Amino acid sequence: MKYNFNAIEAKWQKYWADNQTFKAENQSDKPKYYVLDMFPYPSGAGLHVGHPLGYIASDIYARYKRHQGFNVLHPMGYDSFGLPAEQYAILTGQHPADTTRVNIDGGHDKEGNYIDGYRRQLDQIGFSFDWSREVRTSDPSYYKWTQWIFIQLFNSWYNNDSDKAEDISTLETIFSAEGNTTVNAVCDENIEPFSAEDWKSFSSEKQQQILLQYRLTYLAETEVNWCPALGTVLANDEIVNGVSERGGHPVIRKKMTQWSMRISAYAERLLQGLDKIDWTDSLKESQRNWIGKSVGASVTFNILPNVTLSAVEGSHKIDVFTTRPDTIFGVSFMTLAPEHELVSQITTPEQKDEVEAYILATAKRSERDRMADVKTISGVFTGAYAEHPFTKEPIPVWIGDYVLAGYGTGAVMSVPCGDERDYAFAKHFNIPIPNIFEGVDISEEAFSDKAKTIIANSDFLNGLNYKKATKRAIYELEKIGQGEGKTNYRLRDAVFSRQRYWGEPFPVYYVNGLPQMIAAEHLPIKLPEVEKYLPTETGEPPLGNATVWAWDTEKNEVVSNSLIDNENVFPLELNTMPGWAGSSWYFNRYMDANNPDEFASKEALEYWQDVDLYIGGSEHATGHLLYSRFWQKFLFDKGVVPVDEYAKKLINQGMILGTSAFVIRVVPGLISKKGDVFLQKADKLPPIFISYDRELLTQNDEKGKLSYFTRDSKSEDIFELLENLSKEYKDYFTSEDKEKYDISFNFLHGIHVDVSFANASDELDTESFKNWMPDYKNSKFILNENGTFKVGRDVEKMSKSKYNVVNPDDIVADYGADSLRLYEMFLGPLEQYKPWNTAGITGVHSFLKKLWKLYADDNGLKVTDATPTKENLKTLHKTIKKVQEDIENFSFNTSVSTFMIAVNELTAQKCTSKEILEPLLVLISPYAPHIAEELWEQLGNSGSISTAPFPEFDASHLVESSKNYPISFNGKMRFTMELPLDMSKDAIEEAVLANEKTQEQLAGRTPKKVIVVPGKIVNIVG
RNA sequence: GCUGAAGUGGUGGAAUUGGUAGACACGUUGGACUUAAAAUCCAAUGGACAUUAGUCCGUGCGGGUUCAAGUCCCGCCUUCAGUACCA
Repeated sequence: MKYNFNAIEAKWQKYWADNQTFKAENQSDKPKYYVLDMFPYPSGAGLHVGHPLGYIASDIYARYKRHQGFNVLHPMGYDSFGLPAEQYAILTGQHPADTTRVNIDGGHDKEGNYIDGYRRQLDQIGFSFDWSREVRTSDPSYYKWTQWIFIQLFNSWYNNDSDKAEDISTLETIFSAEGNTTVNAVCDENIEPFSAEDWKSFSSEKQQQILLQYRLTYLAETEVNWCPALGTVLANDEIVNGVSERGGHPVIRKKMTQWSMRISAYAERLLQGLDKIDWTDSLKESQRNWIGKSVGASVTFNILPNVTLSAVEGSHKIDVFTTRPDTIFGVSFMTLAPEHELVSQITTPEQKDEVEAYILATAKRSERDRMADVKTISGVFTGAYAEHPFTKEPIPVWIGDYVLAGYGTGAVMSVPCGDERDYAFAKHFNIPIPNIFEGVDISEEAFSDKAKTIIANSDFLNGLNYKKATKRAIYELEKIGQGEGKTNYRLRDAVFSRQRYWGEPFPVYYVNGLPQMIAAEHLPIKLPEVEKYLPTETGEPPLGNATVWAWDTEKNEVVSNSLIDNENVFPLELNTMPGWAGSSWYFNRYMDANNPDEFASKEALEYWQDVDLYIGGSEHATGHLLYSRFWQKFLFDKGVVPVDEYAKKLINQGMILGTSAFVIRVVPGLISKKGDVFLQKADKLPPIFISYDRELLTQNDEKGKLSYFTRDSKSEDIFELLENLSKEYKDYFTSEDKEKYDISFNFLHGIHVDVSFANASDELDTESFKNWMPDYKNSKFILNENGTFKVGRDVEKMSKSKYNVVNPDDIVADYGADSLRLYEMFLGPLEQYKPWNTAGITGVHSFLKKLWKLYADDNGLKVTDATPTKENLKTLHKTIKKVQEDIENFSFNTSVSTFMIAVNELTAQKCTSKEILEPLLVLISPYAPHIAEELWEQLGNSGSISTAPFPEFDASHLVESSKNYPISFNGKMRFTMELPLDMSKDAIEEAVLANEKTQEQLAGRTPKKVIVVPGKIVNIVG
């Protein structure tokens, strides 16, 4: 009986599918456990070996929990809306729904290429997913509920008093009873106050407009990140370094009417919630920074009337936010962002030219320039003065681009003695720097240490520390009506509209420009067919191309645009939802994925509650993982879901990097004596490559870019070879060339080659390489001293252009899924970034072969009913203990080595005992399920191993009677000594000192001290 | 700059509360088997010195605490990730 992994794996994958082994039930006497992976976007490129890493880890955990008697929910699905399918559609005209389906289910694309499909790729790795619960975000039966949630958000407002979302009808009730002055809501700024009578007298349209300012999703003209190349709006987290994350296109600011999500309403709860979930510290920290809470005060400064101003109203005020109200007496100037709306109103005629020039200059600088250039201090005096709220002294008002329009109020009170930036600004423009700190020297730099602050020269704040002074300052500000305590958040509301085709359509139509929700019973509103997936010629989103995209309010269905009469038939929304809409609630849908009537049934939600373990990449820290927490909290407020944090524990798996291989190409050339002029004629010769380990004295050109070598003893043979070659290729270098240039040299150039051409010893398969591309057909190779040709190695992200992508299909075909699973875990800690190197897989593969041999040889099964020996039991129980601890600590790499040790030991012990070998299979089955199932069956068990109970650890088998003590001298281990464990400290000391090796080490000296730690170590000092 | 993580053989990585550094693999070298290769098996493998016994040095760098430090403390350096003129 041989270990025929291909047959075994196919057999058991079929068994699991046929028997629905991993189907989870929504009712069970067992305790529940929910293991979730971040669902993938099904791209046309398919999976590479880096993708399944997290899935393997979660699968091991899910299988382990099944062995422990849990009812495990372990689902999988696809985040199948997205930009790549749309861009592919624009390029090829294929419907994104079709290409997406092929990418998942496999099949032929329009060009006739066969695409394997995600599903088959996942299946062959042997995951224990419950496929009956699969979701696809682009499926109407799924996005029906995404649209439903959107309607719920539209019909809700956030009540700060109850600190939760409430139905919009409660707000309308308040409005008609008391007006809006008593309402404590999260809403747009600058809403006009009105009374109950006012409300009742407003037209329906006016009422709708007002309500829109309170709804949790609302339509507003916002400044958005517009990407002209993609023809769409991007969220902040879709922009990296000022360019679009996808494609790297430039992004500009533009005003547009867009749907927004009032996530800012949940800022505090999103922050507080982090304390009760077990996510990694770095991820929580990212979210905290993103939310950006700062506690302080808002302070109002009045602008002093200036007789030279044309509009002398004297009513101009500057609102600022500060975290240091305690330093208010240190204010010596104020700074506004150049974009601040007050700038034009308060600037004096004398300063006008200068200010306008500065604003123009700032506007020209891109956001990027402004960010990159932190050192340069610039600003202009507006000529205006504000009045200090307490001292009534005039304070000059400046503008400066270090103040950002987008944060706080876009204006700051500048306290140069307490803030580095204010300090630098004051120094640069010779503004006074009053010192308001007791016993602190501020002649060189600002003092910003809150903890050591004692306020001075500050009237009623004198002698107070930071905490007390802050409290007092706020109290005094409130007393005079010029400020109050305030908490500021960096978190902005999220733009929710995208000008794309391949996303969820909004369930929204427009009456007189006002958005109306389509009633939930008419959902889903399906994506219309369009001729082209590009924006329309008039600049409307792709849905503007649809001809059947209007809502008939009588028939309650989507009808032809030609029927729009704005009485019964109205235009539908042309934007679609962003990528994060569908992924913000999918974990709830898995609980009851096929429910046509509800988002998920109450019973299912009550039973499964939340995700116990969530595994995915850390790149979603401030995107998906924040938005989904927001939606969950909202759904919790609405009573739809039973918990307000959906994932108890979250682990980020690290990325698997590719180990690229490259060859060094030698390009012969000529060089002038000064080394500044080169002549190369690479195309005249066949390509020449040199083994990577060939020792050469290389030099760099002036810029340090080109690496080359000239003739010396080490490169003599290379030059000879090239000269011989050049005889064959006559027009290599002409005699004229040789006159012009002085030195002949060889230029070295690294070229990535397909990783499959290089073996574990870094040797290149030169024949495969030659056949790889026509250009390399006649390649010549310069070998090393051992007569082999070696490639260089580099660790970098897997990408097609580096030819370092490894397809799991190939690994599964060559070594089997169990080997792939074990090897991915064996590579290193789950959360770490680590390089993939296919060569190393032979280690785990031969481990599986050894495991197999423990159970069966050429004559068949060799497991017996023999009574296990003490050693056998010790090995087994040691393994149970370690593996259990490892799984619970997500230290999967170390359990793989534990298995190797166990199998090595049992092989050495010639163990054939079923009592040992049967439980060993259960231990291994989460990691290598196929081989475990097969041997489990061979041992005479019927049914799947997947629900066999996890072996019980029995400590009694590990009890030792003696210990091999390390005996060290001054901390250095010299030899070991076997001593009974029940020996007393004194007896150990005596025995060790009596040992002749001890005397040898001491060489006559008397030990000063002997440290004996029973069961651990003996250390002799002296 | 700030926040978080990490620096251990030729490589991936072990080392649970301070207690035998380098487990387990890969690679390398030598050997067995084979006509040969692959596969498999055996042995060696941190570095230096030493015929052996053994000695010295070794966990990014410099200090410190301790009988004992990869692990704890202080001060640096480097790499990766996130974030940034956040008032």
